[in-house]
Amino acid sequence: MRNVVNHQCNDCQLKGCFINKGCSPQWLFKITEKKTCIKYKSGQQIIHEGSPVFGMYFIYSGKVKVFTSGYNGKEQIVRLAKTGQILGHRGYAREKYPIGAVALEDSWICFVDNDTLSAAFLENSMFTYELMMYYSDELRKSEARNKYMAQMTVYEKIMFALLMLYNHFGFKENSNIVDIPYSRGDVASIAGTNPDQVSRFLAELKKDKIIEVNGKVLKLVNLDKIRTVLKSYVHSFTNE
Amino acid sequence: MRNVVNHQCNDCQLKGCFINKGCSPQWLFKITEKKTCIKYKSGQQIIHEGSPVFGMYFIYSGKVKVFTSGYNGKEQIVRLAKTGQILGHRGYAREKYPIGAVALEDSWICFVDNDTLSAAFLENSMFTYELMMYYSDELRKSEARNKYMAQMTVYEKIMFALLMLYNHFGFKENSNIVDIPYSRGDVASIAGTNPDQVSRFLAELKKDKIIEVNGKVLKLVNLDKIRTVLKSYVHSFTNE
DNA sequence: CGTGCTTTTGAATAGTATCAAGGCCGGTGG
DNA sequence: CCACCGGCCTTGATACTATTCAAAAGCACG
Repeated sequence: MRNVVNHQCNDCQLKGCFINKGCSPQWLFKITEKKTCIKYKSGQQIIHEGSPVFGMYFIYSGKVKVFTSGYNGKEQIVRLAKTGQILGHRGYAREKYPIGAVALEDSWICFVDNDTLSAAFLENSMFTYELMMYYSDELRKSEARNKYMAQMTVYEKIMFALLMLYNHFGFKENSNIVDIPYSRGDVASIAGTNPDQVSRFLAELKKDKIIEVNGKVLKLVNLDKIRTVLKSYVHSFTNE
Repeated sequence: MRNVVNHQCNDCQLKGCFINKGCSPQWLFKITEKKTCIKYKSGQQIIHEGSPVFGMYFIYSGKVKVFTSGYNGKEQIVRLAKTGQILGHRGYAREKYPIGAVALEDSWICFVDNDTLSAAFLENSMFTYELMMYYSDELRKSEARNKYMAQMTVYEKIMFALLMLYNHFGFKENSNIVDIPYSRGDVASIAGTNPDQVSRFLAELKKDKIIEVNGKVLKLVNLDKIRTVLKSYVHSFTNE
């Protein structure tokens, strides 16, 4: 079957994967045995918000958006993830997933169940450690974003959303081009506003020579300007 | 010296402390040897934003606010912490602390240095695991708060800030009274607005019979109403 | 009993969301 | 091939919400 193939963790090429980085050879073998790898088509739902937690997902290849729904079901994008990163880690050892996840392009996802995970955690301290450090970093970023949401203007929040798209996906070799099919609505649910406003401020950003928009192609021509604005929100260091 | 006393981790009464929960007896002994416990007076700075990271802090007793400074140094409260919780964990294995921390009342804080910590992580998998789960939970809360910041009105954000004060500190046995010296400015830097607005909306919340304010005493009389509003922002479960 | 701080409140202003109309574009079916 | 449909995008007008500024009142503390 083409859509379900178990990639061997033992000779996995992904350098970023936490399984690979933290587990002993015999555990790589065990996990390979236990896990399932599934191909999701672009637009397909990987995790359903509120569904029971069975385990954790590791992105073997592809791009994914992670979101929660808020007031009146309004979508808020929590995070963008790609090859080598993980999904559903907020749910581990809890009842239900607090987030939903959708593939943004055709993606291969490896799934490992709860029991296998908790056994792996106890016997591979580096695995747990690596994951702990990942959480720590995500927490720092999330809290920084919190501050942005609280203090930035919409114009700035949209700058930030574009940078987030650019950092997580995008950029065809030094071209500053965001290489992902995005919509005004997607940008809006990162920035915490609505598509109308995004459209308005994209026009303004264009006028201010910070971005270029040619049809579907978005190019961040003045990345420095964007980063300078963001820096004015942090004390003495850069993040995100 | 009265302000520096090493509490023995081996017979520590705190049930919430991660050291206690996750470390072996001999490691409890080692950590007791290595750590320093310092008494901070109310208002005293425990961690300076942007200063180099030397280790992690464990709150033996007391209440602490954790914040970052944003645009024009505007303070944003990231988190409130109390007895049994930790500080400076966002900085571990990084260059500089992304946050500052100030004691809100007289507090005893245990400090453990980086080297001791990383050795403890490798040899006490439960310690690492417990801490990982803590990060995971903090991450989930932070991301939920992110959504609140993006979608709530100021009136609602202030409700949320009051609930946060109430949950983390406060409440004299079922009285619904927030038991912490807070200022309009503190509430503002949780909610992401300014003291003026807080004052305005506190008056409104009072008019709407949701809170009572008698001098310095704040009482949340209609806690259900507050929780109902918050619930309309989450999909299928409650958090925070 | 000042002095300096926080709090309250009003008025002006700025910023944002909402609504509605029209344009653009790609896909579908005649 | 062309007409039509439905989606997303753009843009203006309007209403609403939030911030800022300023002035005055309250309060804590020496």
